[in-house]
Amino acid sequence: MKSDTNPAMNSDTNSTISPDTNPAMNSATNPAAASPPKVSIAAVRQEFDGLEAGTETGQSRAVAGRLMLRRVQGKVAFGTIQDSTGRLQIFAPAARTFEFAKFCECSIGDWLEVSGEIMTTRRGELSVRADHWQVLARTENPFPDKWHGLADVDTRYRQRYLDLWVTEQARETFVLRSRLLSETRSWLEAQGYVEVETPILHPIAGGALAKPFVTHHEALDKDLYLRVAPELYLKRLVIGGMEKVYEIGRVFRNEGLSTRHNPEFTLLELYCAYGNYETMMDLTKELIVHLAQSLLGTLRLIYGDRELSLEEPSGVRVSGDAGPANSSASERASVSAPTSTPAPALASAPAGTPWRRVTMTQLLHEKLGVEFGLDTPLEDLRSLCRQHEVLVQEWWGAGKLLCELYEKTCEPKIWEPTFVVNYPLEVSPLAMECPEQPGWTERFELIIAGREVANAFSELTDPQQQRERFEAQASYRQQGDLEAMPIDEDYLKAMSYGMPPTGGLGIGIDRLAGLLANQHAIRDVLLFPTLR
RNA sequence: GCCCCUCUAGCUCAAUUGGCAGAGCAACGGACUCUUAAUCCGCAGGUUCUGGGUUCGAGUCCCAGGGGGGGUACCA
Repeated sequence: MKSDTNPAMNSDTNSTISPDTNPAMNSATNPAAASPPKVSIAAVRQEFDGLEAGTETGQSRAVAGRLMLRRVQGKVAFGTIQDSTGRLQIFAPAARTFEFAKFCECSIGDWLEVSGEIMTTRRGELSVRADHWQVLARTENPFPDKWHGLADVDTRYRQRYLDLWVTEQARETFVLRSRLLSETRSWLEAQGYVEVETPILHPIAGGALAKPFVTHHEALDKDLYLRVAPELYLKRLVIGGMEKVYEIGRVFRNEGLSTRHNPEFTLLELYCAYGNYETMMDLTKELIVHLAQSLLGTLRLIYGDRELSLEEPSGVRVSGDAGPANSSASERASVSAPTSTPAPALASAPAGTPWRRVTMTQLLHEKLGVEFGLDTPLEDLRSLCRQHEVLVQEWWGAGKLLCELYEKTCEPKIWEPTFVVNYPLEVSPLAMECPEQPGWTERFELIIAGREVANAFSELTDPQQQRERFEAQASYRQQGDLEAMPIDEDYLKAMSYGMPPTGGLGIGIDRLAGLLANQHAIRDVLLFPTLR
């Protein structure tokens, strides 16, 4: 299904192969070459679409790519040449083909340039007649089995350059990923967001609860950490007056590998001054809807063997065309006044944000049938955690226990897009506390198909409160929590110059790409995943 | 980290209860002027992941190690 909706393989109809960049093509091995136009295979298919069997067009073209199949049959040979835009048959009759015997000796996997008349065979297959041809590069190793392809998944990842030729799904996925990044950037920039690059080497690994990689700078004789999140630098930029700022970049977390985790992965983080977690919910939904529409042309996805609708459950239609879907979002995102009266979290969703919103405690109540709060006795929470196979640490408070319980029992069961709102302050050291609910924060995670796709909050802007949060983290750290955040004095100093109300958002690009490309394993959306 | 599965020709896979190591594709030689994974004939291809053990005899059973996969824990 995805191959029908993914235009990636047909999009490059105009590209040409520049003779200037391929001097080998003009070598003396092909003296009679009349230099027909060099075009992509998709361009040939488009220009000569619908010819009847046995047609000779009188038009010559040159194509280049790898030889993927070969059928030699006495005085005539057939081949299949593939470039990044598709496949085309090569028709090579001995009487017309330059050095016919040598052509027949080409190996599957050799890079060829073939030029000649575009025609159809008696069976009607569109072909380029190999009047002239030359080898651009030979393969010394046999190419993967033409029928089975690469069955060994390890080889697919270790030799991705083969996988890309042989596994069509892989090519489509990575083109989709590229377009996802490009669409995300243009959509954000249309709304006034500025892309920046912040340091990857951090003196302090902050901005997320995660174990960092450590490295060492020789000249400074100082340990540095690969960033676990760009958050604290981006917020420094908000303090610096970059009101709408974002970064798409690699972050690094020194944790286990799994189908959902790679030690390095791509995170989109954005910050919007004068915004809050409500505006981030709107923006998140608008962005994801726009990406699905523009990349797939639909909001009804297939994920695994299940349907996954990004449409609002009430049946209210979102504009079905793939045109700019950002007009309402840009209005909302350009809030110019501080949001003095944020709506209560569970008020009926404003128009345009129909995805379900539900608090973490409400989900826990639905799932376990018990009312929970931060005043629930710790022993009760601990025993519930143990019942659900959560490994409890002694320093965990009620907030952490509730969050763990939610992640274990509720999160994997959520299928339709759902904003889970109001996270415990204990696990949200950078988020603003709910004004009327002490111990809870204005934070949400967007869950789709049981996976966390986005995480966002109204940023904590008060430097004194931030210091207290850091100190609490430091105490967890002393008790053995390696993921707790260290105190970042430099960030506190920046905050002390005044930080405006700010909404912040993080989106896991790999997971989003997997969602749209119907790929469950993170290594299938990473060109070169970390392997053992 | 823990649990389970897997490893045989370049590739994809067979091999009955422990009894001569096999096929297709690729390669190589040959036939063939319209094929679509072309077809046909021929030829060649092996430290059965490694090291021990049981046995008259081990690809097969046992032990240890290694590569890979899946699940699980931390985590996004």
